[in-house]
Amino acid sequence: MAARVGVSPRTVSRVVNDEGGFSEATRVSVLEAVEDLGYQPNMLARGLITRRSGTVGLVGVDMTDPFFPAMAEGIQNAARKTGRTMFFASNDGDSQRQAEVFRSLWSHAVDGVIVFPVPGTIDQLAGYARRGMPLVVVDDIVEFPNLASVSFDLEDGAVQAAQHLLATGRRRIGMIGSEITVPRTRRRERGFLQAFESPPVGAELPELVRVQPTVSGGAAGLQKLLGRRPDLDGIFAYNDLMAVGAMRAAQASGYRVPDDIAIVGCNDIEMSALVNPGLTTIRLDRPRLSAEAIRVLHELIETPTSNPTPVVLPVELVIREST
Amino acid sequence: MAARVGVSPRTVSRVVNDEGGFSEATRVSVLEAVEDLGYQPNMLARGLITRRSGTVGLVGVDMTDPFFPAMAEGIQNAARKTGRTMFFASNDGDSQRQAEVFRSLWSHAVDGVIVFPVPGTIDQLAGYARRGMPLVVVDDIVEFPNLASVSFDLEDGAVQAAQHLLATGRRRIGMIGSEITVPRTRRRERGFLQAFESPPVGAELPELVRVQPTVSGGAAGLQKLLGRRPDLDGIFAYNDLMAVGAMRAAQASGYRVPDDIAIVGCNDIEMSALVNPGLTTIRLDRPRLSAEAIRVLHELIETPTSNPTPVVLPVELVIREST
DNA sequence: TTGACTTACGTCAACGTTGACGCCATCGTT
DNA sequence: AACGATGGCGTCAACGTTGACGTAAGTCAA
Repeated sequence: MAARVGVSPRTVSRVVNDEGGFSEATRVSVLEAVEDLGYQPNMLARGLITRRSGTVGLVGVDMTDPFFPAMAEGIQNAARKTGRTMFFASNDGDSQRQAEVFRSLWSHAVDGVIVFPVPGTIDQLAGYARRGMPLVVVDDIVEFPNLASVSFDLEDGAVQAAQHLLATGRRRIGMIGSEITVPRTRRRERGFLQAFESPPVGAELPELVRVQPTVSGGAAGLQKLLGRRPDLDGIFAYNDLMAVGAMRAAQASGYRVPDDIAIVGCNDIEMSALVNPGLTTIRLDRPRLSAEAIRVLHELIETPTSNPTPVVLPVELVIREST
Repeated sequence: MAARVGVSPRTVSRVVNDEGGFSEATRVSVLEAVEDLGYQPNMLARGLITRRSGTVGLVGVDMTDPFFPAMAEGIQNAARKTGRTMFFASNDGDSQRQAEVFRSLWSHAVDGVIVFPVPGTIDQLAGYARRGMPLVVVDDIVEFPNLASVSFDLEDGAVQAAQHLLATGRRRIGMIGSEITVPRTRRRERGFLQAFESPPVGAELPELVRVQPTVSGGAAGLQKLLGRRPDLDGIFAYNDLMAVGAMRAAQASGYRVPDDIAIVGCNDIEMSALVNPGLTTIRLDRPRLSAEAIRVLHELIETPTSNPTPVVLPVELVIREST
């Protein structure tokens, strides 16, 4: 490549990175050769010396949950603007898997990682942050050097959900939680219960079950709740997949939605507008989350010493036909 | 790292890669140090010399189409077994975007790429294959050196869909195709029309429209078809998102599904079992596709000169309530 | 005319790893 | 005792790029 133009590799590098220190004539002939040969700088070699590999990682829980691809799309586009490419991996809610994934990302010298952490693995993550990997933790609020956090105000979302159910006359309400959480991350449960601290007349304290955060888990959760109290008239589910599962299970048991039982989900995935009846749910502004996560990560990459304050994004209740 | 144990970097490398040529005592003390320091070999340096970066690319059309994350999951798991990490990118059906993505992947010296190509970009891809990038093209049948192809037999799937509609008494059938295709890739349309070469009594030649392959595109497609022939009694859609859109549009126009009009989709995404009524569709064995794609890619990486024969996987019609 | 400054390069080393090769000690064989 | 084979390392160079520094030619002011 350098030989072809008759200059040194150093000069090619200068032109390609537009560092200055070359004549117009050189610039033109180098860029011509770049075009001709389809030359692309080798990021491995560049990364080896600059300690910037031009990659970012996105670690979700489960790729098949529509939530993550939507984020990946946003993050990919933002990363592209800073010239980076995205590793996309899932931890399957398993700390071993997450450890494997991080070992691999570390090996590949990623410039930074956005992660939906397996509950209870903050120490594992903080270790990488301490070793110099800029890290953005989503959906959790933590404070560490070199580690930022971005999350939705789901506690408030759960309050809104509960208040909506109560305001529309529901009085015997159940919540289907996720069993893969640890106490610190149960903000949805906390907010939900908080709304019952000064309940309207006739409202009873909510029932709570915890199941797998999947469609079938949601169905199982509803069965459990109905087993305890067949006269339930409102449900708040940890996420929309579970809410849809619960809706199907309720209909299969002969309950009408929303007439007999109202259902509120969380996340507002695409499916939620398409099921019948449309699911009332808590909308998370995912493009905004992607944007914030990437923005914060980018800041962290540029100035690794800064100790950023957690970002908490507001949420909005979307009312459809299921309530 | 090497200094810490008192051996040369070369010996550390030998132990880490289990090349042999070291004593048991050395092995133990090196591995201890590896554990202590959390040492991970730098893939950038390794890749620079071995010309294997330990990465594979997956290039889908649109990450928010549930089809791709499902594939990504399978490919990630298979890649993990060969010690590789996955770049996940989308081309958004745009050849410029795809070119950008491939430049980036090439820069990062990926060991191979599995791609759902933008229609009409086979030359672009073949260029990379020729330059030494092992490539597996999904959903298209092409033959090039260093380039394998894996696809579903959607032509046969479309035949099955048409025959099913005809067998259940439908006679005035429309197809909602995708407008982002080129003639060579219109296998679904070809199969569908082929089924009408010797039609049963009373069956008419199908109507065809082409729209965006999205939910709203499907809805628009149905409106167009009904505009031409309000008495349609059967629909075959290019994919399930479009089929769901068509179903919603039909219901909104007062048609009952399946009583007035039957709908068949293609892909069997998760949503299809959850909509009401459940969508009859063509099931693609995606885990199998992932497995074949990765298997073929792996072969290609190991023996880049082989000129593989295209793999075509069978499909199956799943009958639900929409027909 | 001189010296300081600028422009446009080139040279060298280094990033962390591995391929090729070399060297020394030990061992077995003749 | 001499010799080749083997085991267990180290040494050196290279991968492609960039940081630090050097240098020759040109420019400008005193």
